[in-house]
Amino acid sequence: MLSHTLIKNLLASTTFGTEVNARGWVRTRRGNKNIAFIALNDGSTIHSIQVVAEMSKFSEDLMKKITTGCCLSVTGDLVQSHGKGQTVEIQAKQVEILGEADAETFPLQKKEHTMEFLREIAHLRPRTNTFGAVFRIRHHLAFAIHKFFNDRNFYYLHTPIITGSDAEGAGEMFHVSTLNAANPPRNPDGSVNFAEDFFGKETNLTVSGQLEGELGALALGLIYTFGPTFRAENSNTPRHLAEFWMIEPEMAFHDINDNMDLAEEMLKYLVSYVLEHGADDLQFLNDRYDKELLARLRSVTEKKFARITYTTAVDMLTTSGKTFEYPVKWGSDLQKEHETFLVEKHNAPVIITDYPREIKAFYMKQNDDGKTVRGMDILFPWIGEIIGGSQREENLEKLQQRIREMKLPEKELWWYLDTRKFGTCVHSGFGLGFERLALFVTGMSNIRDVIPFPRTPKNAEF
RNA sequence: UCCUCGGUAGCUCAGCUGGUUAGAGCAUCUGACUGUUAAUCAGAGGGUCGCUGGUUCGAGUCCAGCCCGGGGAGCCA
Repeated sequence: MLSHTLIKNLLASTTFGTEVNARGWVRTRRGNKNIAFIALNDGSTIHSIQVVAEMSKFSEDLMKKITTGCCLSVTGDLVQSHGKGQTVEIQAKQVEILGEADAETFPLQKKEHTMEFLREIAHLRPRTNTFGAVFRIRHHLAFAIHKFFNDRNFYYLHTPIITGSDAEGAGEMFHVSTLNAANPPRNPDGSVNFAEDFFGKETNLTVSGQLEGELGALALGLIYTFGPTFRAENSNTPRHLAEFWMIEPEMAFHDINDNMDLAEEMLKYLVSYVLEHGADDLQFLNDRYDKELLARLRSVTEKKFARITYTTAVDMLTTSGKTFEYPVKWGSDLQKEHETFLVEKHNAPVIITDYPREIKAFYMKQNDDGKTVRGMDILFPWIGEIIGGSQREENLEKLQQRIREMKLPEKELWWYLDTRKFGTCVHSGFGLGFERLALFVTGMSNIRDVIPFPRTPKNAEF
């Protein structure tokens, strides 16, 4: 049992006249020499509770220390509010300052701050209404992901964070080593001798749990991963992080269509879940930052996602009459401006399938036309690619052929190829960028504002 | 990484074609006000103008390099 009551429960209570204890941080304080009004927030909800303190009941010294940011324990009677703006408040009988916050140096003020400034004080920004809302929503999303998969008989598989494989081909990797960087052991030819490193070989942080996820799916049937992912790309955009979280389901006996069905159902479920369980926080974000947010979220849960092939997409772009900065050509990857056009044209999320094999990863299932593979990308408004996935090539010879064509280290993938050698089957999966989803759901404009402590080029503070 | 915009008080910004002691709003502090809702009103304090170098009688202002941040692009989730 808690010794105090969460503010979200106090605000929902109607048992007036009872003595309660609340603990939290002071958001604002108003008043005069007779009475003080303190907005107290404990993070349990976006809403603060109003504490009313009559100055005569407390020492001058104590009241002086109640400033924005300080931490209080307040005991008093829960009463109906006399004032407008709130229905309940606490008539304080005892106030204890658990932690002072010097008003001259506490950086959060009772005014709006820019996101850029708050990023510089990421240790304190969770105490703002905005970041409180964002991080509560982030929690709801994470919980809903586990619930969605658990309810559908998926098993949560933990894939490694340190990987000895660099064959995933998803960008630059962070090296993991315990060697002395200033003076590493060397081979006769001058190269670093990783045989002397901690794992006896060169290792990196994972860029994807997919390959290991496939191993799980070909045993447990339905699995998903949900863990941190690392990309050492020098990406400086509002949509990229060096450390982010990714969800990667992998399903045996599922083809590309089953894959799309699951992805669409999942996205709609997750958005609906937050609409229901994060309603207060979403309302705040909607009112404060993005008046279209709630409407946009509801529309995603209702609209059927458009499904078109890459070839159709290229046709639509070339016959659109629009001139693009980057020319549209069958065989080239779609650019941001092309994706934006397709999403706006359909006025709904768009799933694009059957990409040219040359622009996609080695593990994607090859179509009979010899030109395309069964990959799928889901494009969302503004966010762009929120999901990337495919049916996997389950045929050993075709897979080996692609590995050789792309000059990948076949030997290092022996364990992956073994799944095609022993009891292979049709299977599919996709990767969902957790922060990209959080970006869409919260309506924030920069991905650094939907993760508590963002890691980006030149920034690993906190 | 490329393009572009920016860095002046705790925060958000103004500061003209270089020219005396660098301004405002909010915040903070002091005072006023018997219930406030971003409370209100009056007053006060607060600055190495991102860093380094250069041009000049004189640089917040012009030039170069660097650092950091925003937006756009690429890479991708």
